[in-house]
Amino acid sequence: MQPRPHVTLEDVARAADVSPATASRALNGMRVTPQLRDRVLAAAGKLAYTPNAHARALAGAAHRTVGVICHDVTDPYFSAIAGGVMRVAGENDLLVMLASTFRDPEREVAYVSMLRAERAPAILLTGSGFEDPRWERALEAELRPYLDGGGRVAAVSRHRSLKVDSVLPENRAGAAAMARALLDLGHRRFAVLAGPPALTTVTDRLGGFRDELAGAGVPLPAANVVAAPFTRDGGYQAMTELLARGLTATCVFALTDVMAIGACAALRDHGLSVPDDVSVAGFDDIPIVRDLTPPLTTVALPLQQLGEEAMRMALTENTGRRRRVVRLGGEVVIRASTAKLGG
Amino acid sequence: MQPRPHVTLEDVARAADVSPATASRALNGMRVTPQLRDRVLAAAGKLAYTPNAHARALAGAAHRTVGVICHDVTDPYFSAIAGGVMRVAGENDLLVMLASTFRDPEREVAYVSMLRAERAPAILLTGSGFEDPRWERALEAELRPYLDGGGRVAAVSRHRSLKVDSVLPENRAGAAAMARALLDLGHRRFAVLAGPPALTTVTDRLGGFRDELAGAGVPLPAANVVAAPFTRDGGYQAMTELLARGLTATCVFALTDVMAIGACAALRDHGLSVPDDVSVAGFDDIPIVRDLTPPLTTVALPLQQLGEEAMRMALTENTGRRRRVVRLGGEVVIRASTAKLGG
DNA sequence: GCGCTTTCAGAAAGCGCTTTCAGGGGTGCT
DNA sequence: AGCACCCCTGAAAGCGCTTTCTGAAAGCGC
Repeated sequence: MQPRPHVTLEDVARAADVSPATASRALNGMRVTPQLRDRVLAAAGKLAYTPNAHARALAGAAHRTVGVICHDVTDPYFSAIAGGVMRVAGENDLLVMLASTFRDPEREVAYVSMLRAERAPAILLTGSGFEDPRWERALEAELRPYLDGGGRVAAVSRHRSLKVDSVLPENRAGAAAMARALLDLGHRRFAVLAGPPALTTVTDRLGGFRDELAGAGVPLPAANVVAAPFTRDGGYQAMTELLARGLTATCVFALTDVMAIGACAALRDHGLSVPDDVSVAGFDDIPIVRDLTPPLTTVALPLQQLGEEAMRMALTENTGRRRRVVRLGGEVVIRASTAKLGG
Repeated sequence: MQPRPHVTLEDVARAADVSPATASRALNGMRVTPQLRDRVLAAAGKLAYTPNAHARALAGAAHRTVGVICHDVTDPYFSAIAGGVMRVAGENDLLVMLASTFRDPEREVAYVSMLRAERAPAILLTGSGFEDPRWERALEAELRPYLDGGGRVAAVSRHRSLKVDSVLPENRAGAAAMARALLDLGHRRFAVLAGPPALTTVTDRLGGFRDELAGAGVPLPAANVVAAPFTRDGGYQAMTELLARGLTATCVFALTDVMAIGACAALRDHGLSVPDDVSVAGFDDIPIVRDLTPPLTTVALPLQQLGEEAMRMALTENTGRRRRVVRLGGEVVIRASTAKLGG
């Protein structure tokens, strides 16, 4: 891409009648006679010079752009986390580039590889890993040398199999707490809108919910658990399927808020009222759910904080021999989408 | 960042007992004796070699990562557009990195500068420009040499002052159409939740709305137009302010859906019903508004398509002498947040 | 079998920058 | 005035890769 050749440091140096070394020093704020510095700066300005980041990086200068990889920028869950990352990155004078894999593991590896190739100072992985262990291994293979090379990696809510510093939402405890809260409201017949199987996010949340129910002697029939993608439409479909089977539950627990939104839409389309006919609860507490009608009962995760912590982790060196893990969130927030039963 | 030195092409070459040139060719799929190629590939695999992207770029290889810059990844408006960009980028085997300026013009320039420094093949700018012409000029100064160097730039819904290929939403026409639709519903007393003044998005939408009203002989008192940030909380505040002044309007037009969501929340918090007490309309048709209760009346923009078109533009060379402009969207979608008046 | 073209590996020249290393000219001291 | 020292500039090396260019070996026709 150089139809017109790029302006180089040498051009600037020549224009300012100094050596490239001096030009470099002037541009980088090192000690240089003010007069020369001014000449260099003026020349650089006039020529609209931008240093070639590649040359600079190759010559050993540090990069100040960290990469964040998520599954779907379009999902408020991820964008909220990304927002947190960017906040603390900004405080530390770092730029952030966000990549979205759209749940394509190949693309995820490609992004990590790219970030690694660019010697980004840090890579943040958000969202659960992929089912196929092959990909997790490919990722691991890409990450390992990156870490060895001094790269920083932190994960948010990522499959445990990845042995990196992580900030993990309290999935299991949160789901258990939700089960308890729902039980307290008087519900006894539940359905669950689950996500792709084999994601730890799913197994943890579902497991926590089911175990707590079991502890209270309340069964969760397999027929009442339906899997679907972690999207609004996934929730809609799953709910529709449940409805088609003849819904027996009084309360539906969606493993993510986004799915819960889809579920509410499906319920509405079937002429059912939330929470009068069916109670709906979600998980994540993405910002929008407060503004729904009815506002959604959910397990709150401090999403922005998740991102902030991850960025902070990546910023501070892990001096210990073990990976660091921070656990956050998990409080149940009862809103109007869940009704008291048999009150 | 190289505590342990990186594996270089030379290491691979040595391990495979060939010259670096041959190793490079083998890795890049050029004609090499199969036997040698296998040896190189094996060595590269064993050493977990990743080519240094900087060295590669410096040596002339093309980059395959385009950058898109938006104001706020957290805003569904932008993430939907970004989604579209990524879709067509993916089809063309490009990776995309998304940057969020959080409406800080300095950061925007920094990102452009970075992308330019990295010789990204394309830069996409989304969202209106900044009020201060100083920044627009700084941006222009950064963009000009980038374009001269063969870089591709396309903008989405960007301030016209930037002379680059653009895809523009039909802001004025859409707002006018909305005015007509609202008039048709019988409303005569309006309030507008506007955004930061001097954004063309604001002047166009507000202008289109006001002009259409004026054409019908309906006034829009200055007191009924309140400016606030283009955010949910901005909408909430603006609506609250309107309420505090004693709302006389029967219909509130928010210049973006996100603001409309905030406005609905404020109305609800004040014990008012949408649309029974006040009708609310938005602009953009972000995906979530369909799932609100009531679903929001709005001016539909094919957000994803905006991103797709922009990416396509950036991908095809502009052979003409003038910048290309594509205009999209602007259809009014009446949903349940607006009521018929005096029916 | 000789001289021709063709194929493919290796040597080497950069890409644009940072950074050591030397050297030159002041300055302050004796 | 002479010496030591410091500061600043320029020359040059080199970051890791791609890509000519060169040369050797192999394949072909006569």
